[in-house]
Amino acid sequence: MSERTIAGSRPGSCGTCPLRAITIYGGLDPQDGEELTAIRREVQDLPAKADLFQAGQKLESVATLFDGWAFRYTAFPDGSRQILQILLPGDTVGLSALLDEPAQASVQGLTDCIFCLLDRDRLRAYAQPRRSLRQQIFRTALHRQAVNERRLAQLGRRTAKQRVAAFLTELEARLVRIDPDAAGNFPFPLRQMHVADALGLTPVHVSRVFRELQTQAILRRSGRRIEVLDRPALARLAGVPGDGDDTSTGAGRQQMPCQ
Amino acid sequence: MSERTIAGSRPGSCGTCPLRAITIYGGLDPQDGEELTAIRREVQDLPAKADLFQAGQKLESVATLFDGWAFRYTAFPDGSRQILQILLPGDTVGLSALLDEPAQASVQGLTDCIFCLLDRDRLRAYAQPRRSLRQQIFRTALHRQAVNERRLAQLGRRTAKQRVAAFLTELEARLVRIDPDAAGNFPFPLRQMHVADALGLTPVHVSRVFRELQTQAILRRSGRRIEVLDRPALARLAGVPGDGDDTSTGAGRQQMPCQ
DNA sequence: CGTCGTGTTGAACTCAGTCAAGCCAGGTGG
DNA sequence: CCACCTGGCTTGACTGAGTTCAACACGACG
Repeated sequence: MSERTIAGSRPGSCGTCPLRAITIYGGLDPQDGEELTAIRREVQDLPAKADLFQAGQKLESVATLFDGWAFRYTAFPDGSRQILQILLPGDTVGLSALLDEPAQASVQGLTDCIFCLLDRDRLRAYAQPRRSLRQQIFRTALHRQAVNERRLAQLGRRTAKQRVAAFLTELEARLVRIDPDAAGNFPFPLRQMHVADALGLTPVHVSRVFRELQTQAILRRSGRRIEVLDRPALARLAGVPGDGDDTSTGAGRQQMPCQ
Repeated sequence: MSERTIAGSRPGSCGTCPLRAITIYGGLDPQDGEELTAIRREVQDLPAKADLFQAGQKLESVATLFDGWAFRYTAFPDGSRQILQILLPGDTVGLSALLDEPAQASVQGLTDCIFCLLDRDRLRAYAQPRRSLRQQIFRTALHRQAVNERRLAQLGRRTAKQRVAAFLTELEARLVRIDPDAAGNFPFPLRQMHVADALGLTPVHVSRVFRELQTQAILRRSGRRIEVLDRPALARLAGVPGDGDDTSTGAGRQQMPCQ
């Protein structure tokens, strides 16, 4: 789709993959990277609104998003759902496969997207003797925990407007890491329904909040993009005085993949 | 204090520690367990309301709660805080030390409690060649992620009453794993303020919710204990038709330490 | 040209927050 | 032994942020 980050291209060799640096495989040498290609089971196209897998499903592979946007979510019996994570190119899902545990949450395409599926067993064997890869995987898990816990605090303690501001701020920061040109003006393929499901709000109220942010000239939406007009105001709302990445964790300055 | 699970006793050798089976060190052989004792830097008493460490602090050790209750939290500039996790005996905190990353959140005693501190560097070296221990640590990280994400959904989508019910249900399930006698009637050293900070509510409203749960004869509080009177009603509120552990993850039936 | 998905707007309503007062138990000190 | 204080719990009255329901607008797409 038009929202593809690297429109048109399809995954080739992992060794020369332009995204590899920001994935969990970023620490490997290029020649090691070549071996990854052999571990790859499949390159899978996933249309928007389709599920890659569902919560509880047994996973055969670990998936890395190559192109497009997706999200992880849990569905409730009553039909509502909670979006847990927006997936951007380079993000990996299904690490629980490495422990032979079923998927904790479902994954769905937000746009049409492309996933690289790496065979669970072969990846496990491959990572076993490679300390840096193992560490990177562990690091990713801990980092996700930190992000989740920050979000927990957001949901528990912040108003709708603050949540939206924080959500956009974090998303922009992540996009910029993939493409520096995204700063200040980035694609936003989410429907308001998705924002609502991510932030524990109703679509109706998300609409009102966006309206308010626009009438206050803090941001502008056009097409499926968002433009930041008043960054200081946005950052203040988001609760981070700086420009809105991790003050709390102060995490490593090294590459830190996967949301 | 009186809430101690194993009142009076102090940590001896890790090899014979009665708690070891439910910690991340549970998979080790007894003789391996002996070596753990050598890795232990310190047995630390922590009084109620005191911090073991604070968010952002560099950690020298990985801590396992031996006795008493504690909690992890993040504090906001405006004075409010979000409780992220209730720590029970056997729970481990500070795994980020293994990656030389600073603490993501602060840890505070709820009752007087005792922590076993294991030296970061020696533990890392010890775990390096032991696949089962490494896996157990990774498993713990993923499990915490699952728990956090379930809680995220709770905060986003459930009413105050449902949140309290889910909170108590989960806590009881964890207590029962330590001590089967806790089923139906378990210690509850938390102030309503703590419940409020954990669930994104105000203490005033927590009080009202507890009152309602009691007038509906769903539970009873006396002293610092909670007694479940109407389990089906509680489980229904908590959103899990069964008796309230993990339906969503369907996680491994193996031991699953750390919350 | 109708329909579907999405966003917008208004009005009524409700859950939970805020503020403030009072209560109770436990501890401390005269 | 009583007076007082403190921390936590309770209750009531009021407020407000966000939901619910419903109608309508608008563009894409058959």
